[in-house]
Amino acid sequence: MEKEKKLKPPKELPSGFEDRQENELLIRDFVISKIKEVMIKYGFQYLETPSFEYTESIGKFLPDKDRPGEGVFSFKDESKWLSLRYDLTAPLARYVAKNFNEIPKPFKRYQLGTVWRNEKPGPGRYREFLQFDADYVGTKNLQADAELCVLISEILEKCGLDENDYTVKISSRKITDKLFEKLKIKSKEKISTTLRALDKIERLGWNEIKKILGEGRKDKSGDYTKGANLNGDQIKIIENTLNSEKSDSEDINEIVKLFESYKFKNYKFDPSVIRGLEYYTGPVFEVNLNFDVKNSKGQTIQFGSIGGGGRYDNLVNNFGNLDCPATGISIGIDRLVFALMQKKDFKLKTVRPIMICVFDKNNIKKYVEILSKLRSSNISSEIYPGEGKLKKQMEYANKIASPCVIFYGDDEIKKSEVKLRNLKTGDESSIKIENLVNEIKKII
RNA sequence: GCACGGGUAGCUCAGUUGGUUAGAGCAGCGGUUUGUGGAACCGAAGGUCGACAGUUCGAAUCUGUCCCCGUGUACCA
Repeated sequence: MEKEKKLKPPKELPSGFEDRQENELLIRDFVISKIKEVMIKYGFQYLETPSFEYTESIGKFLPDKDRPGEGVFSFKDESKWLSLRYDLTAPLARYVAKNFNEIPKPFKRYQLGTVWRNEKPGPGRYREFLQFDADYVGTKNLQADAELCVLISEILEKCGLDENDYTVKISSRKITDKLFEKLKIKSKEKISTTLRALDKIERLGWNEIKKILGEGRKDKSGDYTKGANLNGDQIKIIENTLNSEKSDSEDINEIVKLFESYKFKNYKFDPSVIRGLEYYTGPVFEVNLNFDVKNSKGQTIQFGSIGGGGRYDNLVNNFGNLDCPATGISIGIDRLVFALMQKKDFKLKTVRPIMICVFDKNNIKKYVEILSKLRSSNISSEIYPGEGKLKKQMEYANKIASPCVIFYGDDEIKKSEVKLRNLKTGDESSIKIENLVNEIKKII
């Protein structure tokens, strides 16, 4: 007996993977429907690419080239390595390269798809999650970049966020490029460490960042981060750059002008926005929420951004000699849903079935008559699907949050009426069968 | 990866300086005379106390190793 128990498969899930229940899925569906609405309005094409790609097709262009392949779920098929995609941008670049002659240029596409990352999960971070991507491929026009920010903002507001709930932050890789020129820093290592430090400024504050730019920093959990070893003058220059309210970068200035044309205001220039290290070539964007997000224990957690993107003019070129500038933005749908669930005023109406009680199995024919009436009026309904006494049936109805139950026993059948019990109020009334649909519509 | 905190019933947790048969609440199941849920009462059931090894007459409790979860940190396409 005990040995048998050990043989049972685990009911736990692999780390970083989650079951998702109706409540969350309905909000997700809602979000997706809003995304599609907006994307159609902005004239984007819908695309789907497979979950798996050849590892080289994504791995070769991993931004962190020190650790190729790490962070990706892979397996060997025959002689080739396959990997689950870790984002939707690399597959897009591959798609564009593959279909370069057929697709219009510029090419505007959006995609919704699950992506997988083989890394340590954290609060609001899973190893499998749904991502939304919108990209402009084949244009250097910064109107594309501007429109991406406008569009993401429209999506968020359609999903129920207001302008105080989020901010679109923009910067440009050109700003940091110029900064390193000024600082006379050429070492790749120093550049990465510095960029990573800047990326953390909002979370840790300038005082902590200074330590990382210098020798290093020990955080409160006792972990030590090695610093970039910059000198005081260099740090001072960085501080000045970060404190500049206005950008001296042409691309940002142009985007800001475009924002004015679009009457888009909910953005902020923030030179500490970094995003990926080796991937972006121009403007970068990041969308942050301005309200606290809590975990299941009620603790406020470091939630991070719910979306971001930027210009990546060299990515498609990696697949061949294709001069193909591009820019894109993405939203982590599940994180957005997670955040929406915590907004008090956010409620989605859910539909639960009306239940017809079973008094006598021999009367099923009668029950189905009622059921068909309801279903043909598009009313969610069911005959009690289990077995057992009325009490048990009522408990079930209560548990599934059925709005009301129908009693159609011998007494009612004789009088050709039904008894309707409203489960929220407990009210009970007898009504003629021909009035049933109308009465029910009043309740639901 | 690193640091800290945790792993006891399906869930949330209690378990005193090591001591006999490991507890509670909630959920689940059965019942309170069978055509009425969300309230109440009664009853039974449910655990290799994360795993392995060690110390001990005796370990949920102490020690070591490992696994898993949480939070922070690092990395983040």
